[in-house]
Amino acid sequence: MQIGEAARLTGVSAKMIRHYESIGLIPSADRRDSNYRDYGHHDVHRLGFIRRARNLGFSIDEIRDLLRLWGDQSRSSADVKALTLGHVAELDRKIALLTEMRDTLTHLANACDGNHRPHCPIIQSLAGDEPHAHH
Amino acid sequence: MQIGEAARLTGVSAKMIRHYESIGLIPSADRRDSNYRDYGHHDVHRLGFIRRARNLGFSIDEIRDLLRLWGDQSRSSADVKALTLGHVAELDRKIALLTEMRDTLTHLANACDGNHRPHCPIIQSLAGDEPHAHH
DNA sequence: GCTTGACCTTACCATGATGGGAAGGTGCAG
DNA sequence: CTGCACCTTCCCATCATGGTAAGGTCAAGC
Repeated sequence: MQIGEAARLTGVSAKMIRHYESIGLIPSADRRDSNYRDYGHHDVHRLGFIRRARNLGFSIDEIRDLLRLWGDQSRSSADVKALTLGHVAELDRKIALLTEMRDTLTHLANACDGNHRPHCPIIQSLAGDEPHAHH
Repeated sequence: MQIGEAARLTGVSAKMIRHYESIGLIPSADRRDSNYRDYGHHDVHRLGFIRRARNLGFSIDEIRDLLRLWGDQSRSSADVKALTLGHVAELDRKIALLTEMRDTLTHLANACDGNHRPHCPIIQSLAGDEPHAHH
């Protein structure tokens, strides 16, 4: 099948399929006489694997490792699990960062009247006008 | 003061200060005879504002708006609050996405033995081998 | 056979925010 | 005068993805 159909079947854009080939994530596709790339069942399977891994937030380099492990009959599930848990830790780090931002902003927004007047604790905080401790 | 000291005082790298100038986020700095950029109290204050906004995850375009509101004596705090709540909504969206990834991966990792054998539900799931409903 | 339209090809540019490095100018202290 | 720390501009890289342009291929319809 042509690249467009492979894209449709896997949810990976034709653009990205070519890109993955160019960076060596997938092997170079067979070519027809027309020079069109030709994909088979196996390629579609691999692209589906990649799309699912991307949807779970794995980086291209991590997917490279996952593909290698997928094809390695003598792999240890421990290796897959370790890679996965490393990624989970990274996700947790990002979630914590974003959550802290959100909580700070929510707190500031709650303290903001949101009316027609200019006074605003959000702007004050950004400006570095930290509220002074009373004394 | 020179750009390096402004960078040290604000936590914004000299590289980024020049970049912010080039994209018009901050006005062009004054130059000394040496062609070195020259910064004052006001510039440092503005860069601190930008850094704090960046630390809260605001995009450059949002910071552009925040700086405008900061300098606008006739602003409504409602405008600042609306911009902030829009950003909070975006943070919530990202947090939800990452959390869903993490939960899925944690679930799969819990089901993975993590031993020397190849069998692995993580790989199986990526490969599209959905567990069949029993019948 | 010729046209049309859908598909494919490569190549280049853009995103957003940041860092790295090269090649060269400035200025001060020894 | 030399060395060093600082500055300047310019170009390139990241990461994953999309857009566009210029052109080749192929099947269907006339």
